[in-house]
Amino acid sequence: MSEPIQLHPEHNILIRKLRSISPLAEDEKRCLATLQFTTRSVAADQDVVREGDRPSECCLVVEGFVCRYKLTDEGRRQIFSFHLPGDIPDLQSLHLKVMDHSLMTLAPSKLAFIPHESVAAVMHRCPRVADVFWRDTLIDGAVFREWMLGIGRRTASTRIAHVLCEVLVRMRAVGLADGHRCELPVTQSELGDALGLSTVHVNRSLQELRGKGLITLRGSVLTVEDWEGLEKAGEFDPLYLHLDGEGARAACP
Amino acid sequence: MSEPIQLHPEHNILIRKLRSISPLAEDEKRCLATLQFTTRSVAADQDVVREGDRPSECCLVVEGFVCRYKLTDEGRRQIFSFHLPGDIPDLQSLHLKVMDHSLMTLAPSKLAFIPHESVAAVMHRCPRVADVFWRDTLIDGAVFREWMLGIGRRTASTRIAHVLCEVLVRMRAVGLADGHRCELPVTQSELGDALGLSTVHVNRSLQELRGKGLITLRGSVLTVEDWEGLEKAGEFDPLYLHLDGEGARAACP
DNA sequence: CGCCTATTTGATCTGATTCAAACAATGTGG
DNA sequence: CCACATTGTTTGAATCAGATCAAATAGGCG
Repeated sequence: MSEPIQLHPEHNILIRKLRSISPLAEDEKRCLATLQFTTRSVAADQDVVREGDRPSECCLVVEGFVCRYKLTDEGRRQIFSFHLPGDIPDLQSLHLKVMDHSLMTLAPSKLAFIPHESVAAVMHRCPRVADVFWRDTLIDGAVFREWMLGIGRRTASTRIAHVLCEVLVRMRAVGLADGHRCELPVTQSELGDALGLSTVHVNRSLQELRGKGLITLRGSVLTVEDWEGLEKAGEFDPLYLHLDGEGARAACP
Repeated sequence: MSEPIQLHPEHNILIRKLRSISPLAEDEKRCLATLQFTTRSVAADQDVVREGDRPSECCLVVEGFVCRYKLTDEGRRQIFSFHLPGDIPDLQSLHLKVMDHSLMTLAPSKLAFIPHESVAAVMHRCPRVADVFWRDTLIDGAVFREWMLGIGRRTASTRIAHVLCEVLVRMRAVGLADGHRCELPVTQSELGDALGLSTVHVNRSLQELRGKGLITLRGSVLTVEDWEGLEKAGEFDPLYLHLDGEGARAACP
């Protein structure tokens, strides 16, 4: 039940994340614990990897909050996903050599950089781990689709409610939520860039959700006051997160 | 240079597609040619796999045109991607057991269904092929991101120009375009569902593109009259398609 | 305290939707 | 081969969700 105590926090959070999407055997965990890395602390609002780069390592979020994004020619930003501790947002760089988007911190973060060779070595020694990594990138795609559905076809406040549900569930899945409360170190303008909305409209829609007593959002702490209500308001169904590991039960509020 | 003549058309189109995103060695092609399948002809507008299903086979598009989509609670549809011959739109079902979205034909199509075990066997015998499959699903994700950027942050006619560029390039990559002309068996209403727009607005934006002399679109045939202009109008940069195989040169008009 | 950044409010504008109806194309059966 | 039905495209007018512009508060923090 309890984690082996000698694990690095870096390995620990990664294992926690992967275990949330798929069961892991003991030897698979041991295998993951052989991943090499160097850790770096990064302030908020810093690019970590940029469109056009050819990274030779993957970035594991250990603490903090990170996002992937891209700019249009006119400089308008679209954020594609939020990444919380345990995530490896650029795992894809293993197979797609040139970055087609950028990665930046939204909050002060601790990031562990794992050389591609080390990831490859682990996957080679332990094919099941390779499968879980692949699975993780596929879930990534599922999240993209869900966001696309929201941006394309849902109203502003539904979109917002949905993304709040998603963040809480994912935070719970890796043990980073306290009941119905978790960190959400994201400004309203960043939320807008994630949901294809203007800052002003995000603000007004948030007020609507607050007005209905669904949430409170003070500073960077999100508290869901009425989970069922928020779920309904956001048309949220966690199926697309494919939490088939141990995180499944932990995640569902 | 020339294809071995004895290949099934199903294996042939798949190899053509994979070769467009990554070089394939001879023995990898031979390995792919051992994939089992059963082929089915399907009329237009038919669901092939549905949200909630647990498929035991993957669907290879051999001829025709297919899309992935999902509906909101109010029944509004968002199309996530178009799939043309050579694509395996539900390759992800190998690792994500429950479908979180649906797959349907947009035109009369010939589909080859490949049992998961057969795919797994091939990937086991030939790890390089597994890598290419993974790569393919990652490119899938890149396309989602690009569409998301469009839906969230680009104007209607830019979005449309972009998707037209994408389809032409991908058609060319598998040898299904004739110069700057290719099939596009998609109604304006379906284009709208793909781009988060209403049919009416798609129609007006298409007229704008036609008015500028960028395209003609008659029946289900798209002709790009001014590639450079369309590329610019759509802010199109093919990097995100990661065509690093032989398709690279073929694809770029 | 004072600075900087984030949130909030108000007023106005607009890209895109919706509703409704005409028109064109395509296909079907008699 | 034509009449009719069906589906897709086009046009017009009214409306709206959300954007933009501008300015006022409110936090956080050195």
